[in-house]
Amino acid sequence: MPEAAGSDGLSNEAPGERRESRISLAALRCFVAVVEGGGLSRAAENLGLSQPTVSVTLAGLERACGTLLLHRRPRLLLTDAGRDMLGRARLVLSRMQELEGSLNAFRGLSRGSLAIGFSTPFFAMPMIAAFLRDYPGMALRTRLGNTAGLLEALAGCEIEVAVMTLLDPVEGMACTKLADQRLVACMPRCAAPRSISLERVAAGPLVLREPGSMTRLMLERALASRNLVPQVRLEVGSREAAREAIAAGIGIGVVLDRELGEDTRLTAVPIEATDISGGVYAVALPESLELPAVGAFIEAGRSTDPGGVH
Amino acid sequence: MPEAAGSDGLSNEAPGERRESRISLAALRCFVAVVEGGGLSRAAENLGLSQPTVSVTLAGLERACGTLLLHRRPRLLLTDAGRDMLGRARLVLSRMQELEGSLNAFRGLSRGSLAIGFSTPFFAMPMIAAFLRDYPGMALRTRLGNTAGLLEALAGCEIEVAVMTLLDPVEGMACTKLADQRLVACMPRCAAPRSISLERVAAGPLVLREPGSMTRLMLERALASRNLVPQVRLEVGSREAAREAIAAGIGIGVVLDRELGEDTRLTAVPIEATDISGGVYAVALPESLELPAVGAFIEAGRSTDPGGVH
DNA sequence: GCACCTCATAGAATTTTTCTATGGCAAGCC
DNA sequence: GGCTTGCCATAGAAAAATTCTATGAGGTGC
Repeated sequence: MPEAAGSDGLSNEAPGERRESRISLAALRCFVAVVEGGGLSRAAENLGLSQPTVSVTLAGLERACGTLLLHRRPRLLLTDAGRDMLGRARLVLSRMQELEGSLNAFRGLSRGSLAIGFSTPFFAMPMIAAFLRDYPGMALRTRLGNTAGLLEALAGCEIEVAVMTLLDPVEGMACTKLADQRLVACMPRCAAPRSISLERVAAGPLVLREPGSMTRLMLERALASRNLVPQVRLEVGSREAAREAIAAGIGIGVVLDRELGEDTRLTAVPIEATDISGGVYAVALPESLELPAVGAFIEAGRSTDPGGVH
Repeated sequence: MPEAAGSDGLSNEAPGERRESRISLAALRCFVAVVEGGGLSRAAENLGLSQPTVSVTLAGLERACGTLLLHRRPRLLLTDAGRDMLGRARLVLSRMQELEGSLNAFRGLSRGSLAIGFSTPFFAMPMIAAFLRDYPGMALRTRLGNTAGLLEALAGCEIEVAVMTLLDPVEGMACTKLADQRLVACMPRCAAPRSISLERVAAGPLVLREPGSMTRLMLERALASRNLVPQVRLEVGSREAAREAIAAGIGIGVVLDRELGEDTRLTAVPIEATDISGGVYAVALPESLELPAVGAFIEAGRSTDPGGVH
């Protein structure tokens, strides 16, 4: 509101005292430059400023300090307070420089750490390798989990970015699609056809992951859109168990490509005429994209596609 | 994002790169306050600012840093860079606080030093004593000299303030009159009348200081205005020599009151009908008045009048 | 005396800071 | 469930600071 005429009775400003004005870093830089340059004009040139700017800034500093800092008269000459100030100003500025240097290290990813989660080790690991190769100074912490767990960890800032399979981008999260990912049947190599129909897959017998998994969710959606009911023979709790079950001939597996890994006993069989596909996404809180490490990691994923179906 | 197709080829700014903006102390204070207060609103209150100000300042800091510093989402949570930043920001601010503290010490005259010159020890010494009593933390350097030498020392910043006799304020110097000062005759106490005419003084025989002294200058002016010629018997080079000569009965001395000192053998005799008088002045470079110590010293002189004619 | 160098001042344009008012979002409470 | 409450972000405007160019003042050196 505009200044009222009367004093409010609360302000405790002494009339003779100037309004306290804070000392700025620019003023300190100015002061040091003047002393080191041996003149205001010299300092202005070194600072990339005009001479009047230096003059005004220095005058403001002396006003803020409440004392003269250097005599201009015969030669530039530090006052008592100015001499003390010079050392202290240099200390402040050097600390500031350290701060900015450290910041540049973070920005340039020559230091720092990053907490990553993933549900897709076969996709995430080459990404991590590429990132670590490019930024040897970074320390990574990783965490394996399913989609729901990773999203929760992201929301709680336990991890800063996650690589996971999604059908669609998640509302409220920054999702960067790194690769397409489709459902494929997984069968023993010896008994694998070149392709397989969705009906045949549904007929099973199927070896499937637990109901919460993204893979199973995708399969169920695909089957439901054609009113098919999956014939599940074995439900397993991990990728490894599923792999062994399929290799043992217990049934047909349904996995996302890029999740299969390298197993000489198994092969991926495309499922005919299915458009149910998701993607591998890098997911992060939108604000976390401002973290250079997160941006760099996602970029590493975009340029490190480990390939599609084997 | 609306990816522009063409780049203009002239601007050398990378599109993703923001304009570099310097980190301000206010932003650091803001950041630290937010972390310590555990929230932006709390920090705003502690800093005496509005909450949006803190929000904007913090956002600006993160922009300048090129990285997120703290997550707001579930709870306030420092990022990696933020944690590093916090420590360094505290270092900068603590150095800054030391600087301001030292400055306050100078301003409050609890430390510092002052170089003083004087030509009038009998006036200056009580002043110095009063100043040192009021400000025990100050270190003084003193220097005795005549008016011309002191003015030169002032111009060369060898001393910051001088106490001297002047007929009139000196052009280009800040002159504060501390006391009036008149010419008096100085005679042996036993032979002293209550007053003496200027003609009688001129008739001498006189014991005078060297031609360069302010005392002699004043006397010569006073005599010249009445076409009198001084009868000089003895010319001496110091106050002490003059005093002894007068006490020995060699002649009449002419001194400025307040320069006589305490000498039981001598007494000051007012000269009738002379208006030639000068003053004891505190003299300093105008800019030096900005030095708190100089101001305080002059103030000490204004309130420490050691008294007039004995 | 006269050019020259250095610093100070003035006025204007730009940028920064800071405010009030308001919206969005999540948590806690009938 | 709907409600209030607390916390942070955004918008627009006002105030302050920064910085510039142009110019003046005060010395120094030839």
